Amino acid sequence: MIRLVIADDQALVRGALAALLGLESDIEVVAEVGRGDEVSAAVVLNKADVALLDVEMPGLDGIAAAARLRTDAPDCRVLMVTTFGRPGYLRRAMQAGAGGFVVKDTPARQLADAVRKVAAGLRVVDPALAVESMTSGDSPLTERETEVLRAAGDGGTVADIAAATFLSEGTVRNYLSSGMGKTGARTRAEAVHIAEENGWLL
Amino acid sequence: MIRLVIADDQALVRGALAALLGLESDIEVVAEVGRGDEVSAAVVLNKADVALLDVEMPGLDGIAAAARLRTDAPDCRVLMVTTFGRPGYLRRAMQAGAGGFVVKDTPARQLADAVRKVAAGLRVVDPALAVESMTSGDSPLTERETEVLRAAGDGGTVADIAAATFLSEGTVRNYLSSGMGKTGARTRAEAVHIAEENGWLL
DNA sequence: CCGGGCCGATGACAAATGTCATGGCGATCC
DNA sequence: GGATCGCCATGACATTTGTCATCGGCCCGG
Repeated sequence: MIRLVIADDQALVRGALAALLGLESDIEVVAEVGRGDEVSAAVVLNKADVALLDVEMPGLDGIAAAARLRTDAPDCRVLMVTTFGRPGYLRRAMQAGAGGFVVKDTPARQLADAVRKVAAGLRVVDPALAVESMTSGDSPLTERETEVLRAAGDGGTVADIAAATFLSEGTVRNYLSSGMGKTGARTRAEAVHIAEENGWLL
Repeated sequence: MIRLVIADDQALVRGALAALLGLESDIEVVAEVGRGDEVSAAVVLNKADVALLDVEMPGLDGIAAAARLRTDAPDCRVLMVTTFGRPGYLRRAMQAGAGGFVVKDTPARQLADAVRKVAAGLRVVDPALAVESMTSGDSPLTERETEVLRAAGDGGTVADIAAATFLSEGTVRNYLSSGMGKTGARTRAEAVHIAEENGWLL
C-alpha cells in the first residue's frame, strides 16, 4: 500500500486528484494540503511514501518544498506535477531531489503508474519535456539579473524597480540591459517573457 | 440521473474531475473533451444535461463555447470553472448564458452540489467573486485599445505592435496612451497587467 | 441635422529607456 | 599574485516611449 500526500493550491484539483488516485487499490491518500509550507509536516505526521507536489503553490513553491522534504523526510519520494511545461522547472525539480516530473496534460491513467514507479525508486520524466530541457540549458542569468527581471515583471518604471531592489536606477538599467542581451530580447518586457517561459525566474 | 460533459484542456485535471464526480450516485460522466470546439458536438451526441467548462481552452475558449451551446443545445446548462478569479470572466460567462461560475479553489465537495443546482436551473456563483465583479465593472477599453494592449502583451516594440495590428506606429502609441490612461497605468506593461487581471483582454 | 464617440493618422516635444565606456570592490581560481 | 568574474555605481548618448494638439472620416442617437 502506497501512502500518498497530495499538495496543490486549487482545492478542486486537489480533491479531484485524490478521488482519481483513491480509486487505485494499492494507493491510499493519507493527506491533502494547499500550501507548500504544510507539506513537510503532513508527510512526517502520516509517514507518507510519496508526495505529489504542484510547482505553483503559496507559502513555499513546490521545488523548495521538495528540497525541504529531502532533509525532513529522506525516505519520502517526490513526484512533481505542474501546469506549465517550463523547461527550467524540470531541471530545478530534479536538482531538488524529485523522483519524477509530469505535466498536467498527460493522460490521467499514467498518473497512477507514475506514482507507483516513483514509489519504487524509479525516475519518471515526461519525455517531451526532457528533450526540451536538454536544449534550453540552465539559466544564463546572474542572480541580480533575475531579481531585477522579476521585479520588472509587473510593468513598473525603472524607479519602481530600483526602489523594490534597493539599487541605483542606473544599475537597474544595466542589469536590464545585460538581461535583455542574454535573452535576445529587445525590450525589458520581452526579456521578462522569455525568462518566464524558460522558468528562469523561479 | 444527470448526464455530464467535462471540458478542460489539462488531461490530468479532466480525468480527476471525472473520477470525483463519477463517485456521485446521481451523476454520470458521459464525455470528456480537451478542446473548446469539441464541446458542442459532444453535448449533442450524448444528450448531456450539464456541461462543465474550463475558461482557458485551446481551439475555442470556454465563454465562446458556452455561447455556441446556447444555440446548438439550448436545453444544456453550463457550469463554468476557472483557475483565475478574473472579475470580467464572470460577467462575460453569464452574458454568454452560463448557469454557474466557480473557481478551482472552491472546496471539492461543493462542486457536485453546484452541478446539481445548475442542472435544476438555479444560478450558482462564487460569492467572493460576485462582489468583485460588481465593483470592477465592465471593460472601459474600446475594441482597438484591447487589441493593441493584447498585441503588446508579449513585450514587443511599438513597431512590432504596429506590424501585428496593421496600424501606424503613431496610432499604436495613441491607443497605448489612452489605454494606460483608462487603466491608471504608467507603463504599457503595467496597463497590460491590469487589463489582464480584470479579464479585459478576453 | 447635429453632436459625440470611436477610428486612423500626423507632428512635435519632454521624459523614460537602452547602450556603452569606465571605475572600484570583493571573491574565486589557477 | 594575477586573472577573471560578478556586483554596484556613474555619466553620457541615441533611441524609444508617452503625451498632447489637431485633423478628417464614419456611424449612431437625440
